[in-house]
Amino acid sequence: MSVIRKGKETASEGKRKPQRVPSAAALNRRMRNSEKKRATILDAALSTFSKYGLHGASIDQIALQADVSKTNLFYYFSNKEELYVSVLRELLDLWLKPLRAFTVEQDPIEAIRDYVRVKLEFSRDHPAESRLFCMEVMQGAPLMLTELQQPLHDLVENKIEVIQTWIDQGKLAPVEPYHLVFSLWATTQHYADFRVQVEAVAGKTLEDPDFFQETLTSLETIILNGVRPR
Amino acid sequence: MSVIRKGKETASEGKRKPQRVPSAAALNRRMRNSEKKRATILDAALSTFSKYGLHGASIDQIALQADVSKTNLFYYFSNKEELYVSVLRELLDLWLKPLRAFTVEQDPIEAIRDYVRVKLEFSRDHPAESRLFCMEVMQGAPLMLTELQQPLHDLVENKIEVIQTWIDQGKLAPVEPYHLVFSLWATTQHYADFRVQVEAVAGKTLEDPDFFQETLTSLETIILNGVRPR
DNA sequence: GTCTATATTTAGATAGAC
DNA sequence: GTCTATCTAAATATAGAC
Repeated sequence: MSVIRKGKETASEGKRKPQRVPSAAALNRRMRNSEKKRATILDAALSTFSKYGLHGASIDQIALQADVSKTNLFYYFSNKEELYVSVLRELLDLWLKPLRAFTVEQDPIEAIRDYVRVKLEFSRDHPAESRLFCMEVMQGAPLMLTELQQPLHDLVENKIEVIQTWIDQGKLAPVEPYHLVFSLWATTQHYADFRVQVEAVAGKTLEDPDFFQETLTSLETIILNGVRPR
Repeated sequence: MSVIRKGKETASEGKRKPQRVPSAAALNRRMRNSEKKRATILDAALSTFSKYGLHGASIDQIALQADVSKTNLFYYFSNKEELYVSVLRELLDLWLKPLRAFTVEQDPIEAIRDYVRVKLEFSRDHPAESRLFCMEVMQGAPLMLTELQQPLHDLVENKIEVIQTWIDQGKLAPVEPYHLVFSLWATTQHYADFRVQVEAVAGKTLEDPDFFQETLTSLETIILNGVRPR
């Protein structure tokens, strides 16, 4: 493990031994440029990996899209897998963020409303992230499992308690909290992950503001009220 | 297009010119053996593609798992893509089947209950199919779009009408039918496609009968009644 | 239908100059 | 940090004997 982690930061560590001492400003500038390039590559990688998968995407493609040479790309990321894992790592934080918002103090109905909206916005604004995450998890998360399992489990454990408290307080109907969380994840991600299917069936995507609103309202209705007539 | 389709059946067509006329029984036997082998290969392909994706899976792996030589595999399927598409084609039918059951005559509450159960059973019994389907759709269904779009659109169009009729009859709360269909798909598939995540969070999978029942009950509750307390 | 041997292509990765 | 040239391995696919 330490070997892998060592390799991962080689590029940035290489900058620590300049032949002569540059000004702080120059260092910052260089840093900024370097970071910018890394970010550009990561961006291209995300987009390409999400379209073709880890094996379907080639370094050539990614380098082309990031407008760097393949050799240059390997200067920043020492191999394909490191690049891929770097992309995933950034993803995980972003993906988990909305769930962190759940706290006992909130009104559960409002909390769920907010969550659905934020997740739908994520599906609309970050479809590549959503799909890559889905692909990785679906294949057993071989390169993310260790990083996924612990934080995910802890976070969800905590939110499950929050939901259970709401139920005990009579503010939410009695359902197994796990499955509420799964349903929220599943329904909101569906519009990003199955975008082509949604488009084939409904003829619209979340980028259409009317469709976005309609989706939001529908999901709220289904999850909060159900489809059984009252 | 015709070129592609022509190539696709080359293998089976090759069997039509035996040097001397064999008995009908012998033909049947040969057919059965041949079909059996095809099926074995398709099975191995499904399992491998669903784990590693189209590009991540190698013909070597598939041949090994099907217990045939690589060259022999190419006798039955002229190239990798043909094999992949053959797997997908079988999938699509299976995947769409449960939705066909929806008819106006049914009680909608029962119809939805049945659908959720059948789809959950599918997620439990055919996780590889579920995941491969998901992967293909997620990547834009490049090799299935033409075959997917039309039948899917037609089928859903029809079922949307059924749902709308139920709503008009007051048997179902007013929701946009599309989104009900999407929610049913999303929630039930989630347990197959995100199996590792479900396991990381809940510590169980659908193979556990208690968990299966709990999932079924929870999804029914959420979709039929919602989580807002009454 | 099945096998051995091999051709071909692609893509990940490195060496070494600048 | 970036480039040109090159190495290497893997994987798809085919030729041709049996």
